[in-house]
Amino acid sequence: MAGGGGRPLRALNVAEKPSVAKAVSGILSKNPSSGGLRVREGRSRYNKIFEFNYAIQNQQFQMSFTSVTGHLMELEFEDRYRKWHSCDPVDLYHAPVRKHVPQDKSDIEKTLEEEARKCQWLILWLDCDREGENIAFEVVEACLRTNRNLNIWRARFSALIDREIHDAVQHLVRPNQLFADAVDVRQEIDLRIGASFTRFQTMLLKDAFVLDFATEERNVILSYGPCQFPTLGFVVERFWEIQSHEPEEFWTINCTHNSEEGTATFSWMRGHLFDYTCATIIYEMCVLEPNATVTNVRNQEKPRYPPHPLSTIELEKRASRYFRMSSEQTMKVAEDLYQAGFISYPRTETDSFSVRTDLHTIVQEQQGHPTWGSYAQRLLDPEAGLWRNPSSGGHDDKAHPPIHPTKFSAGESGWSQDHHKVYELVVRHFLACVSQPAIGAVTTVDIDIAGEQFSASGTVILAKNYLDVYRFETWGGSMIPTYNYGQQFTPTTLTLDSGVTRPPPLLSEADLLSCMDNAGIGTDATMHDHIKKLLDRFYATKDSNMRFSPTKLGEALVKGYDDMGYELWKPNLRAMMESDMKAVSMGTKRKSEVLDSCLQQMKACFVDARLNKEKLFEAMDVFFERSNRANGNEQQAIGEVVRKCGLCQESDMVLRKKPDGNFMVGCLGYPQCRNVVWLPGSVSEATVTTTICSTCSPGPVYMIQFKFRRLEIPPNYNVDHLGCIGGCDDTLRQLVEICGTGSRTTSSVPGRGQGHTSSSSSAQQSNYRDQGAWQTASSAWQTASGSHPSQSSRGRSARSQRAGGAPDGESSIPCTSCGASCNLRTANTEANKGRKFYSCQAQGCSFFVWEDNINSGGTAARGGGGRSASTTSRRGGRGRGSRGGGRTNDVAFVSATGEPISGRCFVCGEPGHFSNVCPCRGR
DNA sequence: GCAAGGTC
Repeated sequence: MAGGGGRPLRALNVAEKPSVAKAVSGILSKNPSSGGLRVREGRSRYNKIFEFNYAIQNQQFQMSFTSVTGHLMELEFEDRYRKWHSCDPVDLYHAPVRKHVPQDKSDIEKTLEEEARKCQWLILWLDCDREGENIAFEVVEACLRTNRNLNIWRARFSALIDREIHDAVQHLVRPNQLFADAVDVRQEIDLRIGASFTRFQTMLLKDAFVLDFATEERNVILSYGPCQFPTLGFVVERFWEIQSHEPEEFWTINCTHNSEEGTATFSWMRGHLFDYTCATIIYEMCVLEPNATVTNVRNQEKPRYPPHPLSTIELEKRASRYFRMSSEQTMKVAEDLYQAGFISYPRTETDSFSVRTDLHTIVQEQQGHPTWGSYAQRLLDPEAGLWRNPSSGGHDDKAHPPIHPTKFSAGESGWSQDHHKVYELVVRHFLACVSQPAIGAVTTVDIDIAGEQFSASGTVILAKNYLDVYRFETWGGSMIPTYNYGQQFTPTTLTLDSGVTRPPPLLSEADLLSCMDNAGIGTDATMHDHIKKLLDRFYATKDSNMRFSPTKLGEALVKGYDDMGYELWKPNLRAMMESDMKAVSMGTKRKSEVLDSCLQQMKACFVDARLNKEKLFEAMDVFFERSNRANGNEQQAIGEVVRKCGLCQESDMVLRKKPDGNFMVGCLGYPQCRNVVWLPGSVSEATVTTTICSTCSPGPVYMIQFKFRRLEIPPNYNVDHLGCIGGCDDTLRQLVEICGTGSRTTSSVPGRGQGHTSSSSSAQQSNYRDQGAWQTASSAWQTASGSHPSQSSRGRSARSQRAGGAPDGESSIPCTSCGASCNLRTANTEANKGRKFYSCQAQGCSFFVWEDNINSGGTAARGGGGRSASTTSRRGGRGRGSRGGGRTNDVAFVSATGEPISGRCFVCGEPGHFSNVCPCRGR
């Protein structure tokens, strides 16, 4: 490589950051022949220059080792295009761009120019990833300016350990232009898309609406970026999911048994059923034959493994979960600890340790800690048997090891609480990684009551092992009494309990990081920045539980683009760019080819978005008042008061006409209160009258004079109608069922409107409690329009099976819902005594059908097909009392055994002893 | 005044 001995050459070495320059210099200068490590100032106070002698392939070198701080250069538009009003934003798709060194990096650039002039070789020690390769070429450009004859080399290393570093410098390679090209592509696309959309939507919307969050001091920017927008998309999408959730009632049977040893709680193996009739039939059978028989007792040892070594994202997620610390704060603190030498480099994707890492030494350093020192000692004691080589999480960025402690500390005087917490997490996580898994004894007891299976389990920890040091995790601790196979007992309680399906929770910071990680949004070093940007831009807020909700602004922007049919707020665009970048770095696609095609597509998208800017206006109209500064004449009326809001009980509900012509009655307390009643889509005019509804309470509820579009309502309805939104108005309810509402229904992703239509969030549930009629109306409409595919297909399959004629007299038939087997059983209830029915044996399947309905082909077999029966019964008043086949609504049941069994009456829901008829008599 | 990516 070099030309043998002789006069020493001079080599300029450049690392990505000062700490690496120092660390590598330290390693390479350990040999006495280095002449020792000298350090001198460069022009930048942060980037020192280290000097020592070193031999590469037997050629002597005088080494100068300095650093940059990340990218030396930035991409920007040429001056003519820099000012926001200097050009049409669409011009930014082909405006000339240039790379330049920003002011705060010019001293580093000068150092490089000066040092390069004195050297023959340039050795690049940038991080071994695509960004590092790009920075390498930025360094090369600066150095070549003063020395065209430099011999340019790249050192490839993945960890700051002696062997690796010596190996890298002895086997230098050339820098990889393709890797750098991929980053150039990303930079240019990000800049052009980001700048064009940001300028466009900021200038379009900022002054057109009254943005109540805006303050004088702060210039409002409605930014768009290929990472920040998909991040916002995750937040909005979950929010919409919650809004559109339709609570569905389900039923489950629970059994408990008290013995001298304690209480066992058995859960039903079927889980829960949505079919009320089916659940009550089975429940009745259990109550009438309540003897439980133990059918299986299993004792198993189960390990619980410690976590993988710690990557950046895991550190952020766990700090958020354990300490409620934001990812941004976590990274700030971790950076401090890294700078002070207490932990390793905190930006790493790697979650497995190299075999060369000296794990024992790291543990040894922690032996003196007052809290976890004794655990570290046990780990090192071979007789304790606690040590276990860490697992591999399967990720390796080839640049940095997993985050681990690098220096012992029992706490420094300058540390904040957060410093203590993050250091403790890093240390405990590391100690946990090199520990044996916890071992638990899991006991599972299965019982049979009247042919139904129930199961209870308990876990006792046999050996805590890593859990001793990893105080953030807990496990087990539930005991159950001893049971033997074949043992029989009478349950202490046997209850039929109802529940309601819940919407998913808002996204936590850990959830959001996972979404971004899975979709490839951002890098481990930037994810927390994108999250923070959402907060800075007023696109999202974080509540006291560290969960994210979109703001009106965030939701409006996403809704606007969604209404245009663009998925700009979804991660697909970034994923596409990422795969193109990969192709460029592999050499399978040319840089110019990817740039041209991507920018062409994005430009077309931009032009189209601008043509459809009305969609953005409409979306903003839902949430904001128009400003007088622009389009003042389009400002909407506040609306007339219809009634006091029954949900927040503070603000008024007012009638409003949306820009798309549809009507709604919404709470003025929005966004704190999101109560809204959507009116039929066929309304052409609506005016609040002074007439007060005589039936709805709490009043006054002012009636509304409606005019409907003739062609959009059935012939037997009048176009003029004096209606009430309080819940008493059947005509209005029927028209909602028939015509739908003015809320969004076409998109696959439910928007704010649809969420309200389908009565979802907990807030709306309480709303509908005093507007019961609306709940019935909207759920019926949802069902009629087939919003539950599983439901309608189940119904269809059940009917077709019956039409084909099930064989008569057999004791089992195939389940038309899930395909498993349905056994013939006999009802024991007073009302249906002796009547036979088939019920599916599969766990979780609620299919059930009366035998006589199969034989007759009668329509009453709607009880089969699961959910449709429960939907029907709910319409008839919360399902209670309208039982199988519609035959009975007159009596409850009587226990045939005479045993005093506790439970809840399946008709009225009251607890009681069912040796007697329930006092409600089934009504 | 705009992006995302480095890092101080």
